[in-house]
Amino acid sequence: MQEDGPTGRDREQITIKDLSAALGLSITTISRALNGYSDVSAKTRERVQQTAREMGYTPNRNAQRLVTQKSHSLGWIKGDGSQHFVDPHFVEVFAGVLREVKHYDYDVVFASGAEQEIISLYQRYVNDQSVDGFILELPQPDDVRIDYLLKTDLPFVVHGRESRSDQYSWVDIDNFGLFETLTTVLLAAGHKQIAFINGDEHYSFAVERRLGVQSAFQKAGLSEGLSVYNAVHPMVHAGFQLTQKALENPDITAIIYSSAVMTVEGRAAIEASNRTVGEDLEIATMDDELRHVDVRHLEGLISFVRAPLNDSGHALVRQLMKRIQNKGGPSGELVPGRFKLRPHLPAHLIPDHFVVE
Amino acid sequence: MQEDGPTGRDREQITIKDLSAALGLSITTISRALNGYSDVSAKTRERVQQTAREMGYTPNRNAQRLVTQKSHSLGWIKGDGSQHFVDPHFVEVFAGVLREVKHYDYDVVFASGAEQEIISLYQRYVNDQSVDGFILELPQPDDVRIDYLLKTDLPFVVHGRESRSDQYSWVDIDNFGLFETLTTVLLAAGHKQIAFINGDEHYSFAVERRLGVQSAFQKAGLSEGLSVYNAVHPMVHAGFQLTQKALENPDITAIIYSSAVMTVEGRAAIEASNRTVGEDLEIATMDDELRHVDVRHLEGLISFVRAPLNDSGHALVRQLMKRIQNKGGPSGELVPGRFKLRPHLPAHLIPDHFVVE
DNA sequence: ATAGTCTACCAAAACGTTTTGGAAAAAGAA
DNA sequence: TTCTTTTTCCAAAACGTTTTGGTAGACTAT
Repeated sequence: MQEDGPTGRDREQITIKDLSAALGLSITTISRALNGYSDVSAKTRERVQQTAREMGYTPNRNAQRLVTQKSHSLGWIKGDGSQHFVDPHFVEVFAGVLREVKHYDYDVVFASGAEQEIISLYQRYVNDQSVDGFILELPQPDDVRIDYLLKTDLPFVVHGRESRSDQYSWVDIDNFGLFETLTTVLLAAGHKQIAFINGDEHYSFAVERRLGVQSAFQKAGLSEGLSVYNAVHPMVHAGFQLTQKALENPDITAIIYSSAVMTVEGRAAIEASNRTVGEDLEIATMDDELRHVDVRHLEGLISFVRAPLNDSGHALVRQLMKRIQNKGGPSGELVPGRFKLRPHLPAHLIPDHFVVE
Repeated sequence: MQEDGPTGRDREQITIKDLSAALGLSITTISRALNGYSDVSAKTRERVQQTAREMGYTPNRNAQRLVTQKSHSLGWIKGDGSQHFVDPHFVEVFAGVLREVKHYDYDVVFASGAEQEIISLYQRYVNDQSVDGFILELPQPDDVRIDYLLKTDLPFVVHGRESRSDQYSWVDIDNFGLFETLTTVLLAAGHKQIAFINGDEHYSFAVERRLGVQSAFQKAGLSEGLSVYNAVHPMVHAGFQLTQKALENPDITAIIYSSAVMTVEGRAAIEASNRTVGEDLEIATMDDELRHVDVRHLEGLISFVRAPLNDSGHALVRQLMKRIQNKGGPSGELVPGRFKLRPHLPAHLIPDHFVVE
């Protein structure tokens, strides 16, 4: 009993059987006591939990998984191409997911694979019973992963939306509405030449944002005055370079940034130019509240529309768990955005369904 | 058999039993055929593998895990405080780990927790049999996680080193040596006032680098001429601000950067000043070959010491798997660094054990 | 006292694999 | 032919849980 395995490194696991022996109770009773069933008396439940703690008992997850046919794990699969794993925003969502998942006593298993094999990875992880459902992000228009997952009816949740968003659960912000509103405000404040420094339009969120900005121009009856700059993919200092490019047009009086990272970078470019933020240049930015991007100190100097990506991570887990636990059909969740405009801007133009700080 | 479960969403799993029935072979034989044992004839092995493929059989991982007492998973646990999940370098190592792990048919389970509970998380994941070993990163001097893991003898590998690096497996680069060499080269080229823009010295790697730089000064018999700037923790645009600060000293003729991210940011600050990179300002940088930091185009203009973090990810998995599979005691692996100096610099001063491109 | 209801417990089956210890059949050696 | 060896297969046990379908005893109502 005491002797080690052949390698001398085997760890003895304390099983439910050990508890059963120690307490003189059946395995069934131990199990039911530990899981809070009502057909075990309060006294014995106490006793069981007590000695379980003392003996350092932890139920073997794999045995649980096998018998319950639930893995208690979420899967997150990414392509391993160079365009993945580069976005600083991913990490924030990731952190949010990890935090929320604990409330459900779930784990997160992460994997990556070549673009062509990704589809089969989804397959495997579910057949395996390694995973009960998936988190997807950065959907592209008519995303092939979603094609596939819809066919097999695996539970999944998407961070963002594409064409078939009524058929699956998603979490998103109102990219179109937020940027349309932001632009409307700036136009109303009298700006005629606006630069929009956007993300990679390879992804749906960036397309939505551009459409929102354009819609504001349209509603204002303007057919020109907008210049759009796209970061080809998240690259350090794209914000700096795109801002420099934008400033080549001396008529620009306002810049809208699609991310706070690019705003911080762009500010350096502005300071290096002959323009001054908040005086002859109006700045507004999306703020995902990334932990390593400090923009709070810019309040008053520039305007914000905020929606913490960390919250999106939480929402993703909640939505996915609803699917996994079979509580209702696919549903979407719009993470609310909050506006924090500079005082002189016409905040009354912001529709009621948005929060104004 | 055909009917769905109560929710109508249950997925039928194809088990080894189904194969057994379909082929008229015992479960044992199926298992052994699939796992390539020699006591099953080539012909039946073929037959089994064939129909396994046809029927879309995937072994149930949890059953395998239960019986083999191996989870086939690596654990990676991070604190969920704000200082975590902010470093763009993390993602690169992560990507490397995910890629390498597939060669071993292992998965990665990721978790985060509050600082005080992290220790107990390690405990749980192993007791659980959720995980066979751990990856740690960014060790702090006398790291408490390592304290703990050494006491219980769980297999783990550390990215980086601290005081007890002889007692555990680690993967690292020669932070001290690389930065000492880089500095020596610059000093030999005649630079008398050098700025070193370093990471957060909260972490061991940054301390090592600073010590390396200082050692070069000492060996050159210089007691002054070095100014060190630390990024308090990875913050967007720290490189810009620290460079501005460094340039306040007009005597500075060379800057060493601890990361390419800060170099790219810093370059903007330099361009906005009256100095010119490569002419009156010599730049050298660490390059971790992050996918989203494009510095290749700067070759010739600045000098590099390169060590891809992606490779470190691979090495981490290899080292950890050695421990898990009980192949020898703890061992360290130094990922080699490569120098790529500007042509006019004295490359002959680089010790032989470093690669010169 | 008797039947009925609760309370507190338990034996055994099941989840889907791997592994152990054979054993029958075929092949080779005498 | 008979004995031995090799090849090819298999039944049963095991991994550590949860769940099903009980049962024995205490209490309640009549």
